[in-house]
Amino acid sequence: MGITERKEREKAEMKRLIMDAARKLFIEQGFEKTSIRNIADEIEYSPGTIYLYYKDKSELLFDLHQESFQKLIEQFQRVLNIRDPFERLITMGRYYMQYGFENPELYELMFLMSSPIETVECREEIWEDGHVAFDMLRNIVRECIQAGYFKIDDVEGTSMMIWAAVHGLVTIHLRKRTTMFREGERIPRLEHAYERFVELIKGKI
Amino acid sequence: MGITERKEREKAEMKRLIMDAARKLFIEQGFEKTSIRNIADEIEYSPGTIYLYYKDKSELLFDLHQESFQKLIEQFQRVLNIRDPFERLITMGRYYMQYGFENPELYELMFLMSSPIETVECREEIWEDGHVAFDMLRNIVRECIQAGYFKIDDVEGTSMMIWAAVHGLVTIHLRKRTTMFREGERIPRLEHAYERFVELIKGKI
DNA sequence: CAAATAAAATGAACGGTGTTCAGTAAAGCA
DNA sequence: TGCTTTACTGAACACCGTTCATTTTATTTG
Repeated sequence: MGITERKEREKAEMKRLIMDAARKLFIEQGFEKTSIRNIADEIEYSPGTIYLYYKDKSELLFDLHQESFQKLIEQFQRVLNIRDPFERLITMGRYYMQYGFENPELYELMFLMSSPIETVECREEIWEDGHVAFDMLRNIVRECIQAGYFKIDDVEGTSMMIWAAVHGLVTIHLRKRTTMFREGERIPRLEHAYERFVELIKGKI
Repeated sequence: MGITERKEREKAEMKRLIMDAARKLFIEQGFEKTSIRNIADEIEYSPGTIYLYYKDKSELLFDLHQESFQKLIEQFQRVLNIRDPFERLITMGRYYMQYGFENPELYELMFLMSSPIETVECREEIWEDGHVAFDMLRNIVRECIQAGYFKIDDVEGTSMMIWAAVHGLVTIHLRKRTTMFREGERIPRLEHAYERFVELIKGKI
């Protein structure tokens, strides 16, 4: 009965075809501005066909959401070979910001979009990879505390605070709230602010 | 010729009537979910009428945007009587977060929404009040440096970094990325993270 | 192989959106 | 009173996400 297997394979291929087109358009012109009809045009199928493979538009987002967190986790793994936990922490922060600046539309739906959660909040799996990523931060902070880099033993609060700082910097850029800086100087300014933050947690400020 | 004056007054009153309805609905159900027809229903006029007073939907946002920054600046002014610049700074941060938590929809359009800027980016006035608010932060940071609270003389970078930290905390909450915490514990956790940040810039971490 | 069945794809239709504009009603003026 | 200006209306346009009766294509059965 190789036929049902082929069917399944074809179904998966079709989903991937749709997903690839959707990702391309979402990244190009954003989620809101991408219509089901656009995606249908891109793959040269009718709009109705997409609904045979994805429940609705938010399920497309859900899948891309998962994929994007996997990609961030991959970035974080590049850091694991760094011995010194503090060095590892600040490099992780740099990679986080880099990810946000280089993949604005993915960052958007991971951390900035309100719709995906509200529409598919019943699906708890949506945050599984998010928790994996945050756990990586927590573990490094814990190591930093154990190694004596932070005097206060508060993994949770410190992790949160560090995340908020880099997330804030990325968000300010992605939402274009940097009108006080000249164009082209904006990302450097934010990276400079991150350096200030690093100095801060080094205790040098 | 009191008649033209009355006309102008009536025009202003009508704009306020529309704005009041729009603000109410935006706060209640968000900008995206509020339609021009909703606003028209609320004030018992036809949809077309609204376009006689506001160019388009984004201009409604523009006006509310201005109003919201005024409100934030008012909050910041409550802080000016605090003598110690460092105490003033951390209280300002607390007021900022409080504003975000208490006025999620206003914060949304001030700092999180991408549409208002893209649609009316030609209007430079849109950030005037934003710059006033940021200048207030800059000035306090400058005072903190002068008073010896910060060793590094970098008003711009330090201000940016501090804004990013509190903005990050507010944004994490508003976009509901706090699934790692139990409901009802979320804001306290973020406030706790802010306290960690305060300890940090006090040099105690 | 042909007919019957099952699966896949279609595209018109529904109710929604922001926005425009010809037409109507009211107000101001001579 | 008649004329002009202003205010307002609501139908119409082009889009949106989504559904579903219908048609096309593929597979199974006789």
